[in-house]
Amino acid sequence: MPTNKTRRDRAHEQLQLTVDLVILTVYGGDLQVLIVERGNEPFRGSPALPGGFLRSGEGVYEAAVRELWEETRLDGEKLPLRQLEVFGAPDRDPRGRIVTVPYLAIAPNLPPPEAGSDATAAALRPVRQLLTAGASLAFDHDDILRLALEETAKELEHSTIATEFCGETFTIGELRAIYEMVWDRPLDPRNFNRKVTRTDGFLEPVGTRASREPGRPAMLYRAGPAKRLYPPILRSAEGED
Amino acid sequence: MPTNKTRRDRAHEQLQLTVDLVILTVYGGDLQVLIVERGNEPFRGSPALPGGFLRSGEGVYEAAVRELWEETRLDGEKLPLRQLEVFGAPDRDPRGRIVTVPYLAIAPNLPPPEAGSDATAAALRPVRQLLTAGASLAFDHDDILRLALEETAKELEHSTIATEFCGETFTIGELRAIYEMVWDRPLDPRNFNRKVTRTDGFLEPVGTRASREPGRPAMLYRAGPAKRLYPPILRSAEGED
DNA sequence: CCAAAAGTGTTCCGGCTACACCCATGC
DNA sequence: GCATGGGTGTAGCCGGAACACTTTTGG
Repeated sequence: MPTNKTRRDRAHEQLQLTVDLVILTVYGGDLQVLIVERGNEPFRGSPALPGGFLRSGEGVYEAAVRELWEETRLDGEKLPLRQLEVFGAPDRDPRGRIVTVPYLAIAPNLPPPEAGSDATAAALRPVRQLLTAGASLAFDHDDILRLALEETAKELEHSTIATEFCGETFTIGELRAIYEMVWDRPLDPRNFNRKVTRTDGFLEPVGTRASREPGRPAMLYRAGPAKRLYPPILRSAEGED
Repeated sequence: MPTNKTRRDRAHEQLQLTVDLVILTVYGGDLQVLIVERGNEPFRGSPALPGGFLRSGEGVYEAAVRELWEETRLDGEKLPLRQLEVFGAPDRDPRGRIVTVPYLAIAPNLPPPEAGSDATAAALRPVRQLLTAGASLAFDHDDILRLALEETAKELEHSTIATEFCGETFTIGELRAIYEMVWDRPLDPRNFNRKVTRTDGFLEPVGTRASREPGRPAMLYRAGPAKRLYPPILRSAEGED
């Protein structure tokens, strides 16, 4: 670029940065995402991802942690809060030049928020239904949600984030349900069982057993120390790439 | 935190956005990255990644394309220009609040730039050497470079970007050299050969043969239509994760 | 002829798939 | 007993690792 200025006499328009959060959880046997109703223009009244502007002196990551805390009272430092691709098309926000940094958060057993707690009403919405029902969220939040879901699906193959959907302890059946929901395909329970138990550091047996419905009670596990899965657990072919 | 405002009466400091480019290429049998010498404070005279501020009304991606063009005369629309994680720590730039969006570009046979073309001197520098020689680049560009390299290594497993390092046609040996440089480990030529030729859409034979050094001349290939590799070509275990 | 790189064949092994089969519970 | 989910065993297939071996060039 021009050599002499690099300074700011070139019009650097007033630009603002937001973070948006895709908070995924499992509730009622469905994969859900936290959606708020916008209280202000633009898109007032439309559903949208929770998020907000960066504050003065605040890091991007810190802003995401703060927003997560405000929305869910969850501590972002302890969750896998993963940054996604920035969305920065010049016309994505009618208010002006606003670039957003989306973050993906995975919450174990997030309780559905009480309505009216904030100026904006928050609720859990089933992800699949939201995405198949055509465009529905404000701004480019549909794209962000789609990206987040694909990112989650990829992560399930190589990392242990699936356990973050679960509580302190869980059964392999519950873990498998996570995979099936995110990948949107059924898995063989027998093979899945061996796959996850054979992977070192993925699961630690707790010994206890859970008895609920009919059927043999399952063994309980806790998340192990491993963060990466080797070998990976791959979705076989047929890409929703 | 406070519930009621969400408006902008809260101080949204003047914030600026830059894009930085990690332009990788192979030259002289080494993996190289394009490095410029900073012409202005801060870090005047230090090596850094090329990059610059967003212009008015310019999308983030468009800014990356523009910077790539300015630095290399390469058309970013035709290269895999991949966005990396945003770096937005509040103190990363002494000039003020500047958040950067790094992009990864892969260039085939990029010629080393002539010195003094711009106010900033640009040159190719060997990546490995740069990274092992401790911190060396301005700002947090060391971290960005490291991230870009790991991203490239991951991409080699699942996508066909390796062919972007090569010219129009290339031999399997040349392609293997790319993998070996980025993964920093030797591969078995025989197995590699079969792996890449068995993957549909990865390579298209050109029929011609290249004769150079001693040894049987290799067949020439062109990049095929496939963008994703299935099955993937995995680095076996031992992570530089 | 020799060195060197390209490419093929073959063997071994481990993971994935599919499915038969047994286990323990609620009803 | 029967339905239901949990868990083990096993056979076949396929891909990767390792390596013997042939091919085709430059010297």
